[in-house]
Amino acid sequence: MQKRNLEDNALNEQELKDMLVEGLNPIQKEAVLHKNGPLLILAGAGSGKTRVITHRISYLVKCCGIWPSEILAITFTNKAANEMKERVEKMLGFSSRGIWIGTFHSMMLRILRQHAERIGFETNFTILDIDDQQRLLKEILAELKIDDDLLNVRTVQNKISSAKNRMLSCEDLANDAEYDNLRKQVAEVYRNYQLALKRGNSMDFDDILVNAVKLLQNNQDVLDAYQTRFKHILVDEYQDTNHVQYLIVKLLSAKHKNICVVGDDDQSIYSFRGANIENIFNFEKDFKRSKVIKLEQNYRSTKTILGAANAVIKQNDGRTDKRLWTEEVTGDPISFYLADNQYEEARYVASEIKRLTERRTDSILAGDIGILYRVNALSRNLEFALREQGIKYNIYGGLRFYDRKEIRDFLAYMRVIFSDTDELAIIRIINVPKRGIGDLTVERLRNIAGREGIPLMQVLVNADQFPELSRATNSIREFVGIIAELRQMMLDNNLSFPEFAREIQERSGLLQDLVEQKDDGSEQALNRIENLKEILSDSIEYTERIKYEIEQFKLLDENLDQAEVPELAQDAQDIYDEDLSLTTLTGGFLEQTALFSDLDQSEAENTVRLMAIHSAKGLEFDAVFIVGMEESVFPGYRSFNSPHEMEEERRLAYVGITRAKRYLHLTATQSRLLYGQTKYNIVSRFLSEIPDQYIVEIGGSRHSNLSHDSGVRVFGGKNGPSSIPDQRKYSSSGPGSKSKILGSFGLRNKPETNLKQKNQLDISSIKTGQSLNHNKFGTGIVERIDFVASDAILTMNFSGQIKRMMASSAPLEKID
DNA sequence: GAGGAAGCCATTTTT
DNA sequence: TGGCTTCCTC
Repeated sequence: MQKRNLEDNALNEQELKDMLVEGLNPIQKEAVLHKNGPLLILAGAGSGKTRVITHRISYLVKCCGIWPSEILAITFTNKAANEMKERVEKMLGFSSRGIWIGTFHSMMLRILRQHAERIGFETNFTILDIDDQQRLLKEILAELKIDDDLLNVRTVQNKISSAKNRMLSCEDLANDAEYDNLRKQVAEVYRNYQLALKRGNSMDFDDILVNAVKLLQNNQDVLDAYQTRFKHILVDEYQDTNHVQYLIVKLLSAKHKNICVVGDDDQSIYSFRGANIENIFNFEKDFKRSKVIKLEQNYRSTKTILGAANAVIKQNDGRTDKRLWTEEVTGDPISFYLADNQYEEARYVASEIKRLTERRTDSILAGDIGILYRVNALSRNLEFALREQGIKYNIYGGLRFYDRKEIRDFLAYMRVIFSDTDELAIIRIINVPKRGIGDLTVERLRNIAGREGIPLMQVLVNADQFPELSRATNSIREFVGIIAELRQMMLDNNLSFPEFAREIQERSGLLQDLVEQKDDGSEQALNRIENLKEILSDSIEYTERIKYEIEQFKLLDENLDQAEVPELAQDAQDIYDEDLSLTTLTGGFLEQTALFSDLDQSEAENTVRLMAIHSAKGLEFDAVFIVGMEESVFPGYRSFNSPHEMEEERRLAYVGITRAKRYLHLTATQSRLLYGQTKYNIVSRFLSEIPDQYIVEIGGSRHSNLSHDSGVRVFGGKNGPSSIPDQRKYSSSGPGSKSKILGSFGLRNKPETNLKQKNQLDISSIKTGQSLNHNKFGTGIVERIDFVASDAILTMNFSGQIKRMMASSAPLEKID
């Protein structure tokens, strides 16, 4: 296959070229055909960037004499990587096999495995999942006797992660923290945490990148090899890369300087986890003699939707200069519905969906509809209403498959069987299902291991030698027996991998335990059993995929002149040589599940999709509903005191709006019950940023008492192709005009809307300098009051410790 | 060691 | 509100 491509190449380059850019606009073509040197593609929403990337890769291979193995393409998610792989494969056929397409993490992991010893790890180092990470941190916090109120697990975890994202070591943090006690403690935890990881020959997710940078920086020969190999590097979603990722790109591209990044600063929505929007702004400075191409034609949305999106994002400062436009029709106006409460909002959405999917002409498939929200907590009412209407839906986000307890437990068993030095996994499952090995015993086990300087498993195996374990020896023996038996099974290599997985579920007792719970009437248990079955099908899929890949490599290998492409041959060899034993498969599967946490669900089904706006990035829907368009929900209250965060919220709004192709529905409520409290928020500022011409309010006079009965007001129904009947035609002065509702809601932005709390803290009476009592932090002084929406953010000083809290919800009381 | 009651605290998420 | 942790009791 490789040879044939070369012949193609020689035969008719021009023809090939034409074929590769067919159907692309001139600017897209330019991006595809760019030859050498750094290239920044500023790709607006819906501008066809994925197409450009895949075509570009094909062009490099087919017309520029670049070997697939000389290309590194990095995407944001595994899903995106798979899609890209598929598309490139379609265009290139076999020859795409050698391309490195994947996320930063998977690509760097691949590199790290090859050279682990260079940075002091064994090749089979393990990767900690978030659970392990938290457990470990918790232990360390307890060991260091750090007060939980001062520094909780989540906070340190974030701080350590963000330090790693910026390539800061614990020493860096410590040096930085001379006068800051809290930071000193974080540095201390960080230090112990790294030591523990090292001891366990393991890394966390961030370490994969950090260690890759260290490897490349400190080993010239390794760096040389990869720099030479990767003649072209492409990075998608560049606006969401962090500093470490930037360093990786910088290092790897330094030799050939063929670095092509694609991104859109307006869609940068991950700064909360370290993404650095400056990376995209600085590209031209960072990569000398770079070329910038702007994809500004949008192929997705109507003029109306795009106009609204542009108007909203325009409110942000410091954007790269670009103007998204479209040749699409004007389309229907965006609708806005203000509901009384969240139930009514949900019912409105459900009935609108029914209408869209059931109308006689131009109906829309449920699968082409998305319901988006700022926070996952908003999905509950929607679910209820959809079920009520018999609309099929799928919820994305929230608890992911691989984060579920039963899946983690199962994988922990697998980990222990695979490597009995995986102590975190041992501790996770030693008493799951319950077999009488409680916290005290676990504590003793660890003490013994520490005292004797032997691995935990060793202690378990020799439990009867330690009198303090006597009460638990039988249970321990049982546990050790299960592991040993399964381990032997793996080494015997008589089962297929899925069969083996099944044995683990059964012999561990996990399945049995759940079956018993189910028999007691637990619905959750039933669900968990389903999930365990689901992971068995994953194991089948995994096995088949590996077999297929090996086939492919064999084929490729036969056609390959080793001297010509040594790296590709090496890749082929690596997999070719694998014995495909149960042990190998187990290791591979574990690695994949550690990294590929979203093997996405059945997407083919025709269902409405519900998700947080973050998860919708990269997707598109014919009709989009964005619910919860209220101040303090969206934008979230946390962004009120930070212009930066507010801009990110706005970008999020922009992402949400631009997901819609034809119909966009925005909804808000007058009163919302969220987190057990009813709030009266005003309508989101993002709504008022959309010019009147693009939007129309449904319902109109909201305040008549009659509006309680039906709840939902839907006009039109099935009589006509347009979803917007005449009554709703927008005019700036009509009863349903947006200026009216926004005006009337401006009035609501008054203290009267405050919901009084139990302790009757009257926001309007608080003054700076006043002392208030907090039920946790004690007496504090109000240093500052920032009024936001119908609430206020108080900056409180509790004897030197500064805290910010919402006046309405913080447990504060006046002092008499 | 296990199970129940009470208390606590709430973005966004991929790897 | 509700999911999760911690504390308390048997």
